[in-house]
Amino acid sequence: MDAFYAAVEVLADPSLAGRPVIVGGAGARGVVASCSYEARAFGVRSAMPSARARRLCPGAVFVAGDHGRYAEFSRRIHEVFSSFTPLVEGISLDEAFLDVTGAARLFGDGPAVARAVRRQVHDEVGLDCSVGVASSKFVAKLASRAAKPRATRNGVVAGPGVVVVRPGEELAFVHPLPVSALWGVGPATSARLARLGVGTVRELAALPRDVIVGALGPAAGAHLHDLARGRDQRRVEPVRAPKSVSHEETYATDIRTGAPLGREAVRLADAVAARLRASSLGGRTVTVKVRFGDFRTITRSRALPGPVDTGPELASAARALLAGIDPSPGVRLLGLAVTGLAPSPATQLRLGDAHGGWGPVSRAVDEARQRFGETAVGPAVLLGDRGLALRRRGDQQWGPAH
DNA sequence: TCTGGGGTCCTCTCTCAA
DNA sequence: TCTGTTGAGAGAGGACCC
Repeated sequence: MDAFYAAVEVLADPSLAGRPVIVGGAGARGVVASCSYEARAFGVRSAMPSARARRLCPGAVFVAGDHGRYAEFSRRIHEVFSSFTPLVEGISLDEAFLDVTGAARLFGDGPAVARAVRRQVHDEVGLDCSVGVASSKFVAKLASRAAKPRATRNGVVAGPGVVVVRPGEELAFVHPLPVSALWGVGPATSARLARLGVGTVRELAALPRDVIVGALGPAAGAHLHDLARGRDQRRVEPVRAPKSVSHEETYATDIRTGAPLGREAVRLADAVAARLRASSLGGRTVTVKVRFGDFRTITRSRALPGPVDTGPELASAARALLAGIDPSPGVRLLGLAVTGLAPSPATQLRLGDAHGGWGPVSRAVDEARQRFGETAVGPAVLLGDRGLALRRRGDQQWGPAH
């Protein structure tokens, strides 16, 4: 999708059309999640600190964003995709790979499907998308990028909408591109490759495999060596099981003592656990992440005897891990992640449940929240100045409000 | 200029057991 | 019994993606 979040906001408020729109956190520690092409013409980019974006584009309209609304649009877009092929691999809310090999008889060849998808997304959802057509995922991805509109200093230039790279043309298409265009090549890898004198995909393709592997490690090295030579055997995978569930939050002011940090751990644990139960999952490894005021970031993790999906159990593990961390330098971010996911312990017989345990309590909490709202019930330790106004997914997404 | 949130995957190091 | 090797698993950190 083209500037997805910003485009959804324009759809919700047509008075924003044609204006520089920035979706993200407006606070001092906020960042840009997405922005319209009009904002990009000023140099604004996603992941940029909001303060800098505001300096670059003082006339921009800042919108806080609404994750629920984006998820709903995403569902409708994916419905369109699925009407062409069951082989849809969602990469994010606004991007997906479609394997349309089997759809040729019904809808025509790849380029025909691409045009039809664009038309249908526009007609049924009201949003613009760009499509890349190629014989492999990574070339299709690069082609879709080439199909997008471009923001220049003189304004927005419409993109072709559909870019087709026919079989046999892959190398001619990818070789002139900078290595940073390849998936998995960010600033660190770019810098390492630059030290080898590599700036373009063509130069990368000219390097022997063992040189790339020596510089980047066996996994990334072999993968990039293949991509640079146009080889990408990865299939479109419609179903991918989640590997982790996490929440993290940056605070408007740093936390320097244990007690408030402990309460924040309870808040995060409650939110993560609720999402685990909603997915009928439990997790065995609990990881806390702490980012200090100077941006130094540490993680501490612990494997539990079995998968858990309740707030109190996660909070207890998190607080135990936090006990070993000194918050006095100032904590700007606290995160809680659960990995080692397995089917929910709620679906398994648990010894503790026979005598009560947290499972039945948590399920009762879920039911109460479903009936009376997210803030109807929560951990008592969170009762205080902020009451039970639990900040959950979608409430704070791009930095604190202040 | 001062850096979000939710993810995945990889690498390195350490420990433990065979 | 001592030493070295190997492999698995856990834990920590980093790079990258949208």
